[in-house]
Amino acid sequence: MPSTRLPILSMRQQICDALRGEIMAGEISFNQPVREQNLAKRFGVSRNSVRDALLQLSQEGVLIYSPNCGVRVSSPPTQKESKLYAKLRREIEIHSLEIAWSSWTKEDDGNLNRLQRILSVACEQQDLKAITETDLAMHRYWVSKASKELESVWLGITVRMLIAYSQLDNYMQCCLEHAAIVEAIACRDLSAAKKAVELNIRSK
Amino acid sequence: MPSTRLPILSMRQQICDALRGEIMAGEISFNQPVREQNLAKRFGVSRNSVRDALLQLSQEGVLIYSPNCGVRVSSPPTQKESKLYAKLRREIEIHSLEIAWSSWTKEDDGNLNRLQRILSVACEQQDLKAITETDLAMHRYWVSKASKELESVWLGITVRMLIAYSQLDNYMQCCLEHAAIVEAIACRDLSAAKKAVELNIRSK
DNA sequence: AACAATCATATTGTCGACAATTATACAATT
DNA sequence: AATTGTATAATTGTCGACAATATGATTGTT
Repeated sequence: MPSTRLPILSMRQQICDALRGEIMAGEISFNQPVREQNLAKRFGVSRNSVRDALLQLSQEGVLIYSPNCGVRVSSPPTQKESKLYAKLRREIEIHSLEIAWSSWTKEDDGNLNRLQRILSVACEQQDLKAITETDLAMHRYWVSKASKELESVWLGITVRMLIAYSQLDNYMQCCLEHAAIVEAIACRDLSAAKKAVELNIRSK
Repeated sequence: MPSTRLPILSMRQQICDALRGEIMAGEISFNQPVREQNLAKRFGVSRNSVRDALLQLSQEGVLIYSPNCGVRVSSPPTQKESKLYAKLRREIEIHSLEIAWSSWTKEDDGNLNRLQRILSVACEQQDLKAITETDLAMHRYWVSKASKELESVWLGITVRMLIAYSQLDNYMQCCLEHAAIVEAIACRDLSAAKKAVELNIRSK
C-alpha cells in the first residue's frame, strides 16, 4: 500500500526493488545467470532499462557482474562475513538515529507506525517476502533520513546480510523487536531506541 | 599508469575511474551538475555509456542522483561522518587482510611493491591525484582479494571518505605508512600488518 | 576416440533517435 | 511589483537496431 510517497518511482527503481525483493526472499537461486532479455519481456520495457537496474543491483552487491557475461545472483555471505556486516550495520544505524533525532517529526512517527502495522500483518501471515521487505524499509527509514549518502552504503551492507534470510526462526519475535524500536522512538527515548536497534541487528 | 591488469576494462569502468579520480581530487566542485552530453562528447562515446558510469558512481556515493534532473557531485562528509567511515573502513580492511592472508602469494607481494613505487614517485612529485588514486588502489588490492562482494561496500565507504582529501598535510608520511604496510605483509607478520593499516586509516 | 579448429547461436555492449520531463524566459493578470 | 500561466529550450528517460563478444555444437584431423 504505497500511500505517502509523492515522487514517482523511476522504472529502474521499480525493477530494482522487485528483483531485490525476489533475490532476498531466495526466489532466484545462487549463481543462476540473470538474462536481460527475459526481464525486459517480463517487465514490458526495453533491455536498456533492465540493464540500468542490473547495474545498480550489482553495485549494491546483490548481483555479481562479469563483463560480457552478464550478472548472476551473488552467493550468501560466510558466517564471518555476516558477523562483520552486522557490526557495520549496527554502527551505521546508531549513527543515523543520532543524526536524524533532532529533526524527527510526528509525521515520521506515523510513517513508522504504518510500516509496523504492515510488518505485523506480514508476520501473522508468515509472508517471508513481505517481512523482509518491510523490515528493510523500516531500518532504511531512519538511515535515509539521516543521510542519503550513508543510505547507499548501508543498503549494500544490509542487502548482502539479508540475502537468503530464508529461515526466520521466530516471526513473532521479529514483530515484537520492531515494535519496541518504534515505541522507543515515539517516546523520544534515544538510548532505548539505540539499544533496541542493536538488539535487532544480529547475524544468524 | 595502468600497467598490470590483463582483463580489458569496459568503457563504463574507464569512465568511472576517470571521473572518480577527478572528483576525489576535487577537480569538480560540489553541487555542480554533471551533464551527460558533455561527458559523452569528451570521452567520444554515446550518452548511454556515460549514463551507466554515472549510475555506478551514484551508487558508490560519489555522485548524487535526482530523477530527471541528472547528477551532481555529492558534498563532503561531516566530521562525524568521516569518523564513522574511518571506523567502518578499518573493520573491513582488517577482516579482508585476515581472509586474504591464507592465499597470499609472491605475485601479490610484487603487485603491492609496484604500487608502492608508484606512490613513492607521486609523493615526491606532490601529485595529489596520483597519490589518491594509488592509495585507493593499494587498499583495494587486499579487499578485492578477500571478497568481490565486500569490495563494492568498501569502495563506497572509502571513496566518500576520501572526497576532497585535498589538503594532505604530509606527503612523505603517507608514503612511509604504506611502506610499513607492504613490508609487514612481505614478512608475513599479520598482526603488524593489521596495526599498520589501522594507523593509516583515520579521519582528518 | 580425443583433440583442435570452425561455424552457428545466444548474449552483452554501443549507438543514434525520439519521447517525456524538467528548467528557464517571457508575457499576462491582479 | 508580485504572481500566475504559457511557450521555449535543455536535459534526462526509453526504445529498437546493430556490433562485439562469449557460448555451444559441428566438423575435420590425428
